[in-house]
Amino acid sequence: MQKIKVRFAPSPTGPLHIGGGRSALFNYLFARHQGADMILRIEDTDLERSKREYEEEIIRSLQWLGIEWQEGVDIGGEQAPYRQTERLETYKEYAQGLLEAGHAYYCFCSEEELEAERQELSEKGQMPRYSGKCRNLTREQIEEKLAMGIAPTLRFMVPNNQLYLLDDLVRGRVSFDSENIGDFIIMKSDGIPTYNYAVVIDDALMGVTHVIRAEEHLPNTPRQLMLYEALNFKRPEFAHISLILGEDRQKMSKRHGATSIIQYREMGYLPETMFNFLAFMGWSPEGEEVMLSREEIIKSFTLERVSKSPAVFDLDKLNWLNQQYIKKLSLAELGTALQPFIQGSRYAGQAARLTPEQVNLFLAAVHERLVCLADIEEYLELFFGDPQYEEAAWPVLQQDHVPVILEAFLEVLPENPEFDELGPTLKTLIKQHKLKPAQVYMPLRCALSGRTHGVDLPYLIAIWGRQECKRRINETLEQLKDKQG
RNA sequence: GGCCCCUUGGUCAAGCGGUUAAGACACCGCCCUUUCACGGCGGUAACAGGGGUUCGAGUCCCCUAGGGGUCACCA
Repeated sequence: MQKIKVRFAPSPTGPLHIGGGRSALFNYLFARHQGADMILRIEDTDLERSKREYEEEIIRSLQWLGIEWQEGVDIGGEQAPYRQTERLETYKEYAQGLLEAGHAYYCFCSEEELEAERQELSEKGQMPRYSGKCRNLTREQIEEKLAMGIAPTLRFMVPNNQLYLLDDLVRGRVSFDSENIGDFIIMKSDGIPTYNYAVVIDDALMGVTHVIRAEEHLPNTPRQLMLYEALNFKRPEFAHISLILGEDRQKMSKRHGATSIIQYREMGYLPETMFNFLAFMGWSPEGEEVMLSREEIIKSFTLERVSKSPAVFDLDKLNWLNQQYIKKLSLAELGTALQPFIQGSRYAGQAARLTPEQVNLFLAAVHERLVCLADIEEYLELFFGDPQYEEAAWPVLQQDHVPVILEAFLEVLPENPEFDELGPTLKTLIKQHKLKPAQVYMPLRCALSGRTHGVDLPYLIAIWGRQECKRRINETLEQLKDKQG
């Protein structure tokens, strides 16, 4: 029995997208569940668009998600190299074999010719499909064109009238008729292999047993099946997972806003959140749990439970999940996770001056309120920025009892108030003045922060201390005077 | 347009011939409460349509409709 092996093979033409991340994740989950290996291969045969920096960014994204592999570009392995542009000799070799065996032929058609041909066909309402014009060139004709310096492409000779059956692990039986497929290029005129050809060579040589990839590749599969057959390679199992759609039910793309894994990292979604969220797009475990740890997901992941229908990316749900994961963090962990966000803030300096106790108060104040880590900015502003007065704050402040209560508050407030004592202090104040809680808390909140909502008051007061509270109240009083005068 | 795939609430989804058709997000209401958030309780809401097969169909088959993917010297 051959050892099970999967791979994730991105093209470094951009950052890792949500969809790519999910494909990588499913491969990883499948492999880990089976105790199998995974390969990370880079398909950089699009010389124009491929960039090394994207490759690096993709790797960082995968690592951030917590996906690991046993062979790949960055770590090598038995079948190295794992970057397709470094495997050109191999593709050439097998292409030569295909040529000699009569499975492939030289094509000298120019791009312009092909374009015109496609144009013509589509105008006639037919589907664009290569005519096979160069199929039967004689040896002399070929020699002649070659001598003229025309760089040929190599086309695969698609068998006539063949039915290709695929027993897809998630879709079930799918069939394709070769009549609908034109001879396709396997080697471009610059000697670079095309995707359909290179994947087959690599997957076969690298011992990939299960190809788990997005459904958009399904129409490519018959071509690859033909190649496996012609090359005499054992074909792997295929599992085509459904697409992730934007809210408009179209394939996710840039215009759907944040679509790369990196962007979600930058917005402050936790890797655990993304791992959990992505795993649950198109897959579900047997129980009713919606929050599972990495290990739990690995343990229950099977292709049988992968859904056939596409899933719409639901930001609300992602947000909810992230908030849940943030709540599960300890204060110390939250502090660590928040570090880069705080450091990048304009209030970084002020945050750095907090005592350890104040830091803990700050973290406790925001812990259950953060949806993503980047939200910390608004709380930094609340604590360290100048008061931002909301319109709704004025009616609250203009109540008759407000000046009295503000003064009374400052009177009972010690120089360095203890967080634990602030609750009782405020309660006493309420009692002494025979007011309702809201009659004290709200004006206080508005006078101190200018806002009608925010974190619990004791956190603000404890971190600010009496001096700052006094300063803020005075400023508010000032503004109030201006407003009335 | 050809080929291929998909179709349970607004969204993710459980269900694999017999269920009062789960659960989660969102939404609404109530409770907790100094605001907001958190939390608790409850509620609205779905088998695309039509034919079969079957004692019985969300579950199996066919058709229709709708949605999506793909048709490059991109992957």
